[in-house]
Amino acid sequence: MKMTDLFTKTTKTVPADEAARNARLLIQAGFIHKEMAGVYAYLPLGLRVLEKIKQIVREEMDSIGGQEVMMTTLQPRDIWEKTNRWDDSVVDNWFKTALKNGTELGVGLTHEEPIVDALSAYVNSYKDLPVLVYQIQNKFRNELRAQAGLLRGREFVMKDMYSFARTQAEHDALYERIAEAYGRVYQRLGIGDITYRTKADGGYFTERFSDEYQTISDIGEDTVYVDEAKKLAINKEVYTDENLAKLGITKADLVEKHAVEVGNIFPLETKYTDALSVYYTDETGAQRSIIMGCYGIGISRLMGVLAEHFSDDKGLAWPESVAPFRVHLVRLGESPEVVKQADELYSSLTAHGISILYDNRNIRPGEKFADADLIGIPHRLVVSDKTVQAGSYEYKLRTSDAVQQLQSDALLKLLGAK
RNA sequence: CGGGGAUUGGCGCAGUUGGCUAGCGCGCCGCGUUUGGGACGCGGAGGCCGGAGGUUCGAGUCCUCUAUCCCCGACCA
Repeated sequence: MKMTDLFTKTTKTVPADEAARNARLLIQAGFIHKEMAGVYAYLPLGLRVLEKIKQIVREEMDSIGGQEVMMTTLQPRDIWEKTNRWDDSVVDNWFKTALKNGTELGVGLTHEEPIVDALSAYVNSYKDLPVLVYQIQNKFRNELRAQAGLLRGREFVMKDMYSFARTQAEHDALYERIAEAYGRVYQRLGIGDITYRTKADGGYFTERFSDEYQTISDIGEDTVYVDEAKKLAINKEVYTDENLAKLGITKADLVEKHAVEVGNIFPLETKYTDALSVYYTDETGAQRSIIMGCYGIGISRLMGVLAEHFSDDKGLAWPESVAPFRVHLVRLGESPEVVKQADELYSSLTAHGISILYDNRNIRPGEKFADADLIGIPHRLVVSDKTVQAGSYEYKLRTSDAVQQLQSDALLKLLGAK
């Protein structure tokens, strides 16, 4: 992508009404556009990051047998009444709307009810289970207060997965497999070291804990107690002597931290399947309840968390796995030789399957370097009169000050070109 | 929803006790000089001051209502 063609621009000043670091940086660098409080549009650079995150999640969910679907945003009232979640006094952050004829509709905030409702059409026998389905979709929640940029919005992107099992043992095995997949997702996103599986409240209908994935960050709304050696944490909401004993955690090993909930996995037992009368018939012909679990990952929230974490005083600094482009090519000067060499490098790397943001603008070097630092693409290349004379390219990592001169073949090798 | 702060060209801001054609910086357009860490000169374009109503000879400045945004809190199956 040539920067002269890019839809967005960077700005030196950021909107005064954004306080959260993630929103300030992402807006300044042209990744997102604020539509209203808690509602952000994704611009070309931001969308690339969002899609990279989605793809990692997708690959990990697929690897454990998840099947991707896409449920609807518009929701019928009746299935939510069956589980007693339609009433605003029960779930107060619904967005609701209506058909012209007055029929009330909900705007999807989660999808337990519709997925179970759909399941009833396809699952009758023990032979049809277990099932693992997921979707990546916009969710709408009428939060009283949106805050912290992408971390708490009213419209946001979420991956939600649902498991359906025949027995508790089968459910537990699935649950652990999914937990492992979650661990791999955070690892690949580069926040594995600061993201803890955290024991939290399982909800009023179960004695079990749920598991949250909490990324340590000062901006986090949650307070967790971390056992760094065991790589485990416990949410403040269930931080009691009784629970610590149950979990085999010693108070002395725990450190209090602020964290952002970047995922959660929940045992739902048979609450929703029973409420919607979806059962299966076992080998003996008996009707049995289906054990359900749900598993969320906040995709857009993760983008905010990554922006918070992978940034410095100059701007963003994306990890390779989610960077909008791999290489930021900076061309200094307009001389025919420089233009020729930069254009050729752009074509050559593109032909090798390496994604590049090419700064071909006719502006001063300082602005180009500042923009490169702000946008935060991992690898930076410079083509200038100097490099033309030297017959090499200048290479630098966003996260390092070391500058190297590289020949074309060494460069291709470094970038892992085929 | 309670408390606090805010709303003036695309962005960041200033506008004295109400007073003439609403300013500044950045950005934008044109010309020229520049070109390895956000250059400079000259010349331009762009706002009726969130919205509605009111007070007044006169309102960006005062009053009422209202919308929106930010922060703290409450809330967040």
